Amino acid sequence: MRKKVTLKQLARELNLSISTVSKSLKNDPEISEKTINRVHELAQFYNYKPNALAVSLKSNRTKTIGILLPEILNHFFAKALNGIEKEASARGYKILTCITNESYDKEVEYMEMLNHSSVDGFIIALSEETQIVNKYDHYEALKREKVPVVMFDRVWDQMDCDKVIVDDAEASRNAIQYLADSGCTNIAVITTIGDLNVAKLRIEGAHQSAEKNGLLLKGLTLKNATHAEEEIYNFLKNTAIDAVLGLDETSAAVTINSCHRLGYKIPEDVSVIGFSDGILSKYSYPKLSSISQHAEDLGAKAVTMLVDHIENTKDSYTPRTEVIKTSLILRDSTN
Amino acid sequence: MRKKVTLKQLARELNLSISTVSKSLKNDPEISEKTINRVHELAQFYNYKPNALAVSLKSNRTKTIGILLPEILNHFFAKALNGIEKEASARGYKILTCITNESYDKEVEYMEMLNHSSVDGFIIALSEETQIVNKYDHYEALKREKVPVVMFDRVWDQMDCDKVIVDDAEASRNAIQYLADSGCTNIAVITTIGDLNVAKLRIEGAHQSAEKNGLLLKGLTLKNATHAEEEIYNFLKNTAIDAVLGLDETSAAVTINSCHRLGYKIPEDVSVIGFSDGILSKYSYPKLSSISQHAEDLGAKAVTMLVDHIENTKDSYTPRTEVIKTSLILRDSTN
DNA sequence: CTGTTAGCGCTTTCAC
DNA sequence: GTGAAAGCGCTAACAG
Repeated sequence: MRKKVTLKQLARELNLSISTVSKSLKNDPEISEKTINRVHELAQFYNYKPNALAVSLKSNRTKTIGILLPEILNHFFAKALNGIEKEASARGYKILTCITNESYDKEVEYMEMLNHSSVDGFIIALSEETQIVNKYDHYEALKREKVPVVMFDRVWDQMDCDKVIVDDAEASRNAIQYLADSGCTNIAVITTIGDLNVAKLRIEGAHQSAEKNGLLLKGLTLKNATHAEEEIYNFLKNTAIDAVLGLDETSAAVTINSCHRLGYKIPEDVSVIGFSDGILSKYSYPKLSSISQHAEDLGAKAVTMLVDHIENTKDSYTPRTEVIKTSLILRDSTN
Repeated sequence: MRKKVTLKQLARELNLSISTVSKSLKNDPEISEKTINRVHELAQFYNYKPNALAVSLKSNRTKTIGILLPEILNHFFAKALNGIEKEASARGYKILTCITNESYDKEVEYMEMLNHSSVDGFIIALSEETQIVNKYDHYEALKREKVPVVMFDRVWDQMDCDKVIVDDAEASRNAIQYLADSGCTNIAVITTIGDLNVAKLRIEGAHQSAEKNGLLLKGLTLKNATHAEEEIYNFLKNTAIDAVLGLDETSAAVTINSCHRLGYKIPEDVSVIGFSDGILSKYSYPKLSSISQHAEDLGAKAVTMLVDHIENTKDSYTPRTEVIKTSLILRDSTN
């Protein structure tokens, strides 16, 4: 089927031993220059490439990292993946990507599969279900095996590993502060991801900031995005508000559309800010002010930390947590 | 670092030979039931899993497929990837994903890398640049090595491999026909992806249908999405039209927003249909009528074909082309 | 029934 | 300078 040149074949053709060929290809000073040249020449001719499998088996390194994502249709994770892929390939690593679909079982299954496929390390964002059932044995197992892990965005606080997170509470505080400064007094917080820790942090931050400004927040928490359209529409219709902070992009996008349907003008009647500067905020009308989580940087950072860990020879490694600063992107509603 | 149980260790502990242990784990009838049980027990105890690398080296199969995508932030490809991942994992395959970022060089580089990493096959959508420079040597190389390949959506017609495509021309014909039937007479076709073959097919279909209805299409082709906002705005402002077919989601989304800015009502003043039923059409206001390419099915289908090919023992294999039928999704602009 | 042997492709130590 | 040999973890043909 697939014929690939091996050291053996080169050796035979050159009347050399396998080991000499191997060394020549690495320009080992032990070998005479003449031989080295002969070997390189033939190798080039046959476009010889060492068999990655064999090298990995020997070296116990695969130059592959396992990625566990809860979702990929979510723009935030797509961007993160983009950042991960770019940085990984720049560092000479391949990525094995698995999507847990927010399922705990899938997360466990994929983790084991990738682990037995000998990835050099993991980059993981927790599935929603894992955060709900609160079971983390599979992570303890990884820890025991000393497999390098970087968790990002949706992390398990008690896990003793590198982490890259976003300053969710701070981002919320800033957003509410901005709304308050603009004169809004009836601010609502809407979310479809209430079960996630990040949402809890965002809510916390929002409340802190509201309190500081003497405001009381309204809130709408949807179990999921399924009936977001009608629920948000009704909420907006029946609640006096002049601003909305959407804790996820769907909430914010649906809020904008509901405002249209209700004839509320944005931002004159209602100001809207949404978490995550995804594609929806870019192409909504009017454009959505949003909180950028710099997902691509976040993904790239995760790779950097992981590769540093993997390639760090000392076996003592102190876990670090990197916080990515969000930024509030205000968009002129007229363009 | 990472300690994993091997056959050797099990063998030693059980006072058996490595091969007996190996056979026992496969329930080889040659081995006595008693031994089989002993082996299984200890294996379970140590949670033994065969080293995938070693198995692959021996079998020349990695149960891994290489995915080459032009982009991942594009919702269509994200959906396709989702479908690919789901089906692959159901079939027991892992995926190595690389993003070419529409670059020819990256495409070549990644393909070589994945090929030397011994993927069992490839699923590929061509990068834009590859279609422009029109160089396909790297595919001929794959063909020569008899590596199974499935191309999807953006395919190279002359490649002798399985393909999964969308009936782009037909989809366009239907869309234009629908607009004509609704009484539109000044239809414009807008695109930011004119260099892609799929766009050419879509344009062709649109013209066919227009001609049939005695209509003359207007057209706006943007080199890229960078200045889409202003270019589309100006086009709509200066051209008398009552309908737009967007050949990509960005065109359609920006068209909708521009209509808002110009005070054109949708669909009363202007009807808009966009290719690809992505997240933008779902959350635009009013919701965008769109042409669904069933990206997830498409991805899943690609995996099915590839795995069938990989696991098909006969070495004669006749390439097939699967056409995914699009559907026109009409969305009520009032909900 | 169980074990020995060879080999997948490569690296690395140790002889010559 | 070059080569023989062992071993990474596994499978499979062949002996006993």
